[in-house]
Amino acid sequence: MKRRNTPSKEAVLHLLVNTGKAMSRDAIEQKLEVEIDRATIYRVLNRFCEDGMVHKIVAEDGKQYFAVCIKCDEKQIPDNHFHFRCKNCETIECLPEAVQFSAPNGYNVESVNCVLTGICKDCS
Amino acid sequence: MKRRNTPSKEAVLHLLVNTGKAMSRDAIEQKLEVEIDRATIYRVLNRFCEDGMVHKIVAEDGKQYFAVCIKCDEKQIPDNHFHFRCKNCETIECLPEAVQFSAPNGYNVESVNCVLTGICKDCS
DNA sequence: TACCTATTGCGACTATTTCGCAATAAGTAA
DNA sequence: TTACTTATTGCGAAATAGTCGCAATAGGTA
Ligand SMILES: [Mn+2]
Ligand SMILES: [Mn+2]
Ligand SMILES: [Zn+2]
Ligand SMILES: [Zn+2]
Repeated sequence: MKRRNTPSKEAVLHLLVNTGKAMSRDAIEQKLEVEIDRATIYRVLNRFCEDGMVHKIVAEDGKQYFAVCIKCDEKQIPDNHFHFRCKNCETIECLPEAVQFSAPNGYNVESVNCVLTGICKDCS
Repeated sequence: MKRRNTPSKEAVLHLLVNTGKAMSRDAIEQKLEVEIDRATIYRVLNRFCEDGMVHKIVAEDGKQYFAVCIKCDEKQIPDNHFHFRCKNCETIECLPEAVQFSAPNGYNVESVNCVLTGICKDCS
């Protein structure tokens, strides 16, 4: 399955990069200037996740949020990092803090989903 | 709002205590011997949460799971603990490990939702 | 330019959770 | 026991999120 470049992909990726936060499909659809179908947005996002460009977080509201993976120099966000969800401004951001844990013997951890909820810096 | 004792409450609570794991509404409904309406189960569970007897976890599958709060002697489970979700047996259990984090300045954390996903001891 | 197939839009569909409302029943006091 | 208040329940509808099948479209390549 070779990936193709499409306006939809570009628009969604640019939006995620510009915003810098984790966004839900709903928020993405609202912020997009072009109109893209709901199912297409999900497919684009899931393909980004498969390709390792984006990661998915499930918050306490049960919704999926998507954020670009930043492994670059400036903001060094570790692989398994905490996320913060502000109840006021409804945004989710990646925190530059790694999740520390040691699963009990025999438990094989494949993925981590950690979300802290509260009021963010801007809203307090 | 004074709480009343009902067979539904008792059945759900006993099931959660006996199982010892975090259960979804679906799993609860299946394991229950008596038949209780879907909406009622949710209402019972949410009331338990309000009263601090049960805590709610949202897993990567976007579903809500409920587990009794064990602050007792034998298994000392800390307040903000990790949870482990087994992809194989579809169960979620509370891990006896506290979530360690330090939110950035200005961020006020009100609740924590941390789930590790993988294969549990019994399934590996 | 022609072809292959990845991608899209649309509608239908599933799943989870909540809500309104009337009926029921737990607790309390007479 | 009986009467009364209202917390709780069952039922159906509704809201929300995400997925899927299918035909149409369009990106990449030769
Ligand atoms: Mn992140
Ligand atoms: Mn727990
Ligand atoms: Zn905020
Ligand atoms: Zn297991």
